[in-house]
Amino acid sequence: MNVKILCLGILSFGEMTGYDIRKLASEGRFSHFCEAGYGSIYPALSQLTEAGHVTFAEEAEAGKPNRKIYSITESGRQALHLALSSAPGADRFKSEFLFHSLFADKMPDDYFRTRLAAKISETRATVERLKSSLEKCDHEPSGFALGFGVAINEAALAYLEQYDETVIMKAALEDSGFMESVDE
Amino acid sequence: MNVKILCLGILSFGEMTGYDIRKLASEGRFSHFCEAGYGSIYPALSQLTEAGHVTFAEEAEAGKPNRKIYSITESGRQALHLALSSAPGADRFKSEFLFHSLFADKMPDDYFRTRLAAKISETRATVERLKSSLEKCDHEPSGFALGFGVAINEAALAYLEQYDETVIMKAALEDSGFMESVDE
DNA sequence: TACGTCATGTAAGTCGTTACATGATTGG
DNA sequence: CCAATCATGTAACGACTTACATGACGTA
Repeated sequence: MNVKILCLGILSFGEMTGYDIRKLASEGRFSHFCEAGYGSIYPALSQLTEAGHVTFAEEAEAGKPNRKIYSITESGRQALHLALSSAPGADRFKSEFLFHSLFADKMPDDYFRTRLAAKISETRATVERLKSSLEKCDHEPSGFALGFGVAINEAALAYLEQYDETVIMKAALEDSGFMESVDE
Repeated sequence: MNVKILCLGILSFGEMTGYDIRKLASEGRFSHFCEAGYGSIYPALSQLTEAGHVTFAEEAEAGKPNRKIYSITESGRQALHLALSSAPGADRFKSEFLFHSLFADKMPDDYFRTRLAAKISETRATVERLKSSLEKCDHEPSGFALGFGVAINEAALAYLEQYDETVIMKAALEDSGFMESVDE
């Protein structure tokens, strides 16, 4: 799933600008399973235009760069279809957080607790975002994808929260141990 | 988390060959949150050697390429520590499957059902693999990371299976509708 | 005999990220 | 007035993938 196919896929839902595509892909309702920045979207759009898979209508506005509203062409739809007809590659999850967590025992005490707290609030925010997208969504397949995101992020959140409690308990036990010996 | 830091991290658990690192990173107990192939590991190891972050002991064996057993140096540990001391970047999930699922309604009927079935058995296998790794694991932080993997993959599996049932029901209803009109 | 595992590496190419460049408008 | 949003794009760089090259040993 390279950026070109991603653009084609997004444009198959309606015409829009490169700016809009990036928004959908990295903040919007597709952002939980893909990622693309300006630096890859704009060149992709140029190439797709050259190949005849998309066209654009230019809207000139004073002072601003010309707004280009892209739409997918028939040949673009065919290219998308072709890409969709071969089996999807494997899902990939990359987590620096989990990598860092591997060394929790070699880092200062509060290190992991801080990271964990951050990850929990981050995940909570993601769940909220996905749920509200899901509520607004009336397109069934998008709903399926959003539901998937909600399911795994809720599971992640539950796991992290449960772990957090055990960490807090351990810390409390240690603290009370210290208290007894340090308390004057 | 580039490949160099990944290598450093893995080597901090014990000395091993580039071949072993790749196994851990793309099939073993780290593979659910990172990924690295030979083509990135071997060059990374050379660079780390140049930088003095790792050393290797060479074992010559007739006919085979020399086996190089890498170990992390003190400077390597420092580099790892440094990398770990800044906040981890955001987790990233990339799913071609979810992207494809977006167009389920525009593809042939059995298309999505086939993909879904494949994804279910794939996820089931992942859950099994992670669980068995978890059982064998006696290193707490690794256990935490594995547990995370189990949690999200189990959630994904449950979601997919539940969805699968509704799809099957729909198909059955449609089939029986067809049956009545087609049955001679 | 053919495949899988062990084992290392390179070279070319693709792909994407980051930083830069520009600039108006709107809301706090 | 400052930050964010809208809006487009390029250039350099870095990172990773894919394919290639080599070869022994064990096992089905």
